[in-house]
Amino acid sequence: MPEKNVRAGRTMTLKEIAERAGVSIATVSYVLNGNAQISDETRQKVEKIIKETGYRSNILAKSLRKNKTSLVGVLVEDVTVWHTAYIIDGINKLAEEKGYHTILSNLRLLSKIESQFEHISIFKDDINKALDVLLGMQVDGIIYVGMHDRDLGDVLKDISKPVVYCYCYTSNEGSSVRYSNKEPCYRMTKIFLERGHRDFAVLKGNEQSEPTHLRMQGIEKALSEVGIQLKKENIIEGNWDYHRTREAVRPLFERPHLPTAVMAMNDDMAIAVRDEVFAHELRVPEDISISGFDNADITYYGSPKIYTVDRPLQEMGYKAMEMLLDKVNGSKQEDMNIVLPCKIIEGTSIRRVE
Amino acid sequence: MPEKNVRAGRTMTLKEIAERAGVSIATVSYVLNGNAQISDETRQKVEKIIKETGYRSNILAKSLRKNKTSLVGVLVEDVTVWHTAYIIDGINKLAEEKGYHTILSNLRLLSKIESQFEHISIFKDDINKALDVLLGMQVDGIIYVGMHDRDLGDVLKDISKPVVYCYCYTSNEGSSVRYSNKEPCYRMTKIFLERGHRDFAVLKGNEQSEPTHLRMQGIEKALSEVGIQLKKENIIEGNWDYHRTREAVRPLFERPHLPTAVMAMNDDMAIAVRDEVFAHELRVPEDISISGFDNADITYYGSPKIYTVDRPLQEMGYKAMEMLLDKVNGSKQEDMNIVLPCKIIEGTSIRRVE
DNA sequence: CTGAAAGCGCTTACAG
DNA sequence: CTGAAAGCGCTTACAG
Repeated sequence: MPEKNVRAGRTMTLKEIAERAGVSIATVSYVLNGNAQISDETRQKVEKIIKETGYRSNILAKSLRKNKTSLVGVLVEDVTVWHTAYIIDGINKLAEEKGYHTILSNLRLLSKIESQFEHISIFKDDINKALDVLLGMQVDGIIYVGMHDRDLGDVLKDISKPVVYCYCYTSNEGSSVRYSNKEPCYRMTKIFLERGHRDFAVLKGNEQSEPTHLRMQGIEKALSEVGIQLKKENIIEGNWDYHRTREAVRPLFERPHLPTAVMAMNDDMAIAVRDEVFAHELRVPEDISISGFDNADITYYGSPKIYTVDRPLQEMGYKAMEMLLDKVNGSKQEDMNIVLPCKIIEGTSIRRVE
Repeated sequence: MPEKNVRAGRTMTLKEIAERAGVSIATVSYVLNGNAQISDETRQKVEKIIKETGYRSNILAKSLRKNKTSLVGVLVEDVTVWHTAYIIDGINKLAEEKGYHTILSNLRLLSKIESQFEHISIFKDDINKALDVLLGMQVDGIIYVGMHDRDLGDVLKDISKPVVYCYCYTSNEGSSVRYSNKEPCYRMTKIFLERGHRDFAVLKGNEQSEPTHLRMQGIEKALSEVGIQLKKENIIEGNWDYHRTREAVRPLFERPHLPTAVMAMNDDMAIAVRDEVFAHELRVPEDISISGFDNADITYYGSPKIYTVDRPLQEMGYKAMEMLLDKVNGSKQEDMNIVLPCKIIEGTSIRRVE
């Protein structure tokens, strides 16, 4: 049982253990770390005291002395953005395997942008404050987790520790881990093509988003291979949003000819199309076939199950941590920009066309 | 511009700043902390060097010396469980206001339980490892974030630092912050009653879950006030799950009489009921009125919009941090068990019955 | 096998 | 106004 003074909030030190055991602090340290020959008798005496007192060594002091913290800074733009938690989980997974720990710095960008601040300057200030803490805590390296996949430029420049960007990247120096946008869209389009679809509409994310363009490239590549060119009026801006998309696709149903295939660049928009099809008393996939992107929970509800794309979020965090530790431990110093593949999740929302 | 040696990975120390400025390290420390009278000339000389070198003070050394870290340990059972990120965000919000920082320890319980380990022992081991790190890092206190709302017993006993439980609690010593289950269900039931509903069915979560029982109490309280008793066959186990619920409610539609009100204890089950109603070519709310719980994203899609209950997740984190800091700073030492109120989110899924 | 001592990078009385 | 020195809790050559 831990003793009274421990429970009361006092913290044991090596010195006190040494006194109680009647040995030097060096000896206690050796017992604790097992890096010296210690007689069984002494060891047991010390171990007994350690157990009795519930002693835990002061990592601050240890790290200061050893000049090594086994601490990684995780700087996230917003922890509430859904993918962030999974990336953190991947980071933690490898951290646990390797005996590292994470200090989390949450920029809380989402709510700050909403609060109408001039977010550019706030952003830089916040990042610098976060870096002061992370680097001041002597982290061995930093993983930066973006809320959108985009080029961050030089926000983290002049840092003397290794940095890996995750769910974003930089055109300056720094490694990154992202997922593939173009390739799964190419494959998804091929699925439609193989099932005989020739008349496509696409629901785009917003214009400034890089994934919007990458996903479009994948779709267009597959289509151009069979000589199809998307019609202008079949490229519809849905802004990633359910309600916006329902309105945006409504005019489709006034047309004499409906496209047979609607590819939405995320699941919210895919579900919106499905609901709008239902609202017009048509069926999915019989009248219109649909695909999404993100493998969001909503695709598991309702019917038909929407074809979608699963992003390797946890793996991205794991890989980012792996790359960071490679840099920390000096084995690989060059920057790498990794793009992990996505997985197509099958559904029942794409029919075969005669 | 930071100099070459800084960018190369070397870390500046007070001593080096002092040498470059031709003053003592004490003086540099005073300039940095602004806690002594320093001549303008000296101050400017030192500040110039600090800026030039991009010096950041070593928080490890500082904390060790001052015996104060301004660091809070956040021990979460699983960061990927949806509410966790919002609670962390609330913690970070107050941390930012008060100049505290968080070290995140993620037990990753979800995936470990799935891997079929004997999770009781693993769990205790993992918690102890996490505590070694958190307490070893000399955190000022710990916030424990549960993945389910339940009694944790003595998992964190014999800790010499303040602890606040969030989204869970303990029957032993320790403060907690939770949300109200019973009260919003009571109010939701009243909404049905005020609109003339008298024939209720309830979709329950699983039997071992405390919120299941608390939510049921709220419903039954409101019903009993008007002399209604739920029929056994109208209490349906949906296990919190969409697909399970669709199957579980199917027999309802064979009955001569459908209940007019179906209260689901979460949104997944509410949506499942809605979809099953549609599958039977009936309408919501005309044929059946529905309510959910959780204010999940899915309730914003499709139609009608489901009445639901919003839990104060971010506020819970904020409040937990507030209570922890009160303990840390010695103002309030007694344990408190706080239950924050929920908000009813109106929808269009409850009709008025004649 | 064990201990005295230096030192990690800071802060803070204290002296001048 | 400024500096020399002690000390926070550890680790690690080094000596014996």
